[in-house]
Amino acid sequence: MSPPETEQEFLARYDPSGFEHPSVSVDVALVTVHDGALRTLLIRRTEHPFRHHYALPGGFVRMDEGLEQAAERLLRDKAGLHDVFVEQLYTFGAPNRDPRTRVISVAYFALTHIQRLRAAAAKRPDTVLARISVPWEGSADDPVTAWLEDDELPLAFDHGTMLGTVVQRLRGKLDYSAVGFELLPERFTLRQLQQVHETILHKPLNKDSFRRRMLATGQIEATGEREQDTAHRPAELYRFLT
Amino acid sequence: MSPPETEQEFLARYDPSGFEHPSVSVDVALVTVHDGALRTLLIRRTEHPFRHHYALPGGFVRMDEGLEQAAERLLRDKAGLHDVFVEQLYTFGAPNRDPRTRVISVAYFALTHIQRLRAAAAKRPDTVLARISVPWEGSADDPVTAWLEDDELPLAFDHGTMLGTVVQRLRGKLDYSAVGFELLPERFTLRQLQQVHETILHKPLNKDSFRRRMLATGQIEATGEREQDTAHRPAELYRFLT
DNA sequence: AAAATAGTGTCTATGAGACACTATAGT
DNA sequence: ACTATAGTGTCTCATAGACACTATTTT
Repeated sequence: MSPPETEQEFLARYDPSGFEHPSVSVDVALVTVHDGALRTLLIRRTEHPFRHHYALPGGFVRMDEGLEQAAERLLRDKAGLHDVFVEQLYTFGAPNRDPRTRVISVAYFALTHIQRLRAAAAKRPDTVLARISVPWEGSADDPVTAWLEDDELPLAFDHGTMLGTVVQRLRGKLDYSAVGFELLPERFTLRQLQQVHETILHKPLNKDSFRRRMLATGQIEATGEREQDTAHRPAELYRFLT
Repeated sequence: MSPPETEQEFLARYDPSGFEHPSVSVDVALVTVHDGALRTLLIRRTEHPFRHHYALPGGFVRMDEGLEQAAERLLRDKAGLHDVFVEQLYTFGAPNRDPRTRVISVAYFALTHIQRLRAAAAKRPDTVLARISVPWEGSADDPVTAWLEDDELPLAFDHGTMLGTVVQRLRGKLDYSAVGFELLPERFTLRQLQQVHETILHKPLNKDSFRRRMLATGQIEATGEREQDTAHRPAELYRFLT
């Protein structure tokens, strides 16, 4: 009987091509809140499949990069953005979700404020900043729809479902995490923060207790500065800590 | 200039082997709570890599099955269990997490009660039912350790991190979801349910308000039956609704 | 002055924790 | 009778909502 194989010997002998592999992609839902609606950056596809449909920025994972790293690369290459909040969302792997071949997609979501997202979308002619419409109440797992003014944009692949999952995740994390602050510029008023929360949760919130709750978290700090050019009393600007 | 290609023509021409693909596996953390500790089913590896280490039940995703479907197949084949609660956990894709080749693992977690898990482990000589020890407080993203009596079991790959992520997920979902009930048999006492919660959260809970809170959810129903063979007043047995 | 929103103080309703008490099984 | 845990009633405290009121800006 031959001596037992060492791990080095085993690895040298290992051949990963023995069976068929799926493709793995990363798609990034780049989302913000503005003017009472969730908005996301979509790319108009010029190639099959789903030609002339709209897709999240995405691409295949390279063999030598991590998943979050791939998400950040795609944000840079396809949306021209860096240093934004990124978090893994869910992995979508239905066998027929891509008509080309088996593609498993690890979806991420990224958050910024409207100014950065608008600037990013304006630089690329093939991108649009679409409004997300949420056609369900509660916590269904159904897809959302994307709109540009009054036109519905057809979404490629299962990207409507991915965006629906983002909405659910944002609603779930709003209370106990800092996602609300990621959707606003560095300095913001409490009213702006409340509008972000109200838009995500899709319900009005009590002004007084919202204010109390936010200040009680210790996560924000008054800057002493005030809003400019308001048609009424200017609110104090706050800053998110850490 | 040639006429534009149709989607059918494009798909017929599409060749997925144009670039290197990673492998995709599914690993399932099969977890229960018993006797004041989280427990999980681990498989002792007899092959490289990580020979003689302990691993979650796992395997490669087949080209024609969905991800959750793969998780259920692995639970059946490697643990002999079917019809258990299964939910996607997180996707782990560090380029070097598997020494053989690039393997992206979609991790799931599954929940049952101790009796089913003990029976499943007893049937397979290569499995153990390990106790999980959580060496951090709060919500760190660090790995946990696995123990059999007083012996620490070395964990394969990043499976200690996966189990740590399960602990965090359970802690997060306990309050607003039904995961607590999935860890108990069909009929259970409120004391048992409280012990499950206390074990997951790793802190004592107030008996009175726990009882009130659970009954107020409307998710459980008194059966009229009572515990048997107790050395004290027997508690009423409750049942989880839907 | 009028309009509009910012920001504060106080009352009330609700839910959790604390605690005392009663109930019911085995030994 | 004793012990141990089940289960109930009540008080208190913390927090959210409701509401009234004052403050500060532009027009």
